[in-house]
Amino acid sequence: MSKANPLLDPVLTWYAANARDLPWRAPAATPWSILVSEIMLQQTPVVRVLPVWTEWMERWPTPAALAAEPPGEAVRHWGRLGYPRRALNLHACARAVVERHGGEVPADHAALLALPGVGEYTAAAVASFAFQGRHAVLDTNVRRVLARAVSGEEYPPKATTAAERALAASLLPGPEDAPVWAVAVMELGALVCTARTARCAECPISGLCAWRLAGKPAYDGPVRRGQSYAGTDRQCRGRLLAVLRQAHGPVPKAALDAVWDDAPQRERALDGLVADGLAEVLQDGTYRLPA
DNA sequence: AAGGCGTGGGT
DNA sequence: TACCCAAGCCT
Repeated sequence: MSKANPLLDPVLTWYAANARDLPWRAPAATPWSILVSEIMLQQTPVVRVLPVWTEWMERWPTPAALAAEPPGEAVRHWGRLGYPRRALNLHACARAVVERHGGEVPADHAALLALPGVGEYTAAAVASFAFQGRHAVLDTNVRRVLARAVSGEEYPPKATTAAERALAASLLPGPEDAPVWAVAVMELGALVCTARTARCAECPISGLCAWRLAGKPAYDGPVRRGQSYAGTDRQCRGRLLAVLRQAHGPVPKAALDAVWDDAPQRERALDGLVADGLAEVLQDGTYRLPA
């Protein structure tokens, strides 16, 4: 039997007083609305997700509603959230939920994991937040909080390790508290124990934090690679897809040529979009979002 | 298993 | 100003 988690009470108390009032945490939130929020939030800040999520929930309140649309509509209403394959994943999720689960988002972790674009984190998050399941929810916030508070390191490793999973599992409270513990640690990481400058003065567990007690030693691992963006295929893909999103109908290739000068790179990026199912070429050589 | 995949606000 | 990085996933 493992020891009780000393972080549990202070973190839950802090959360009760400081949690943000986010719509996907409201009592009216459905498993579908929570799944949509989780996919939108992958690598994307809350403030940017909020308006898009609201529009999606009005337009597609159920998986069946989205499943009835062509995938291109999901991509169009994705707007500028970034990583638009997530829109395709959500559309495929909707169709899979209709076909395999009678239109209801499954509660089972393994069934969630089998959905497109749903990985270890998202499956645990949906099982926990939508169905009150007991799962270790290891996102970037939780990993950073545990790295600091327990391991005494400023940052967690680049990729999630078995040791991190074991640590998170060992801290998991009983079924009654597991879901609120998960969301509360995440919130602490998002609002207080932030990546750049931790707000230790506001932290409910600063007195227990191994990193702070060690004098907050600077990160001493391998240099984290800054992802360059200007001039990359990613930027080019973004430009091309923006043209397709804004047009309501097929676009002549000249309109795509106009937004990126480097022709070989442009062709490569366009082929990539088509290969990924984010764009379609018609017989007359025009392009559009997938029907 | 390292790298590709968008975007924009904060510092 | 240039980074940094934000509720990851997939190959």
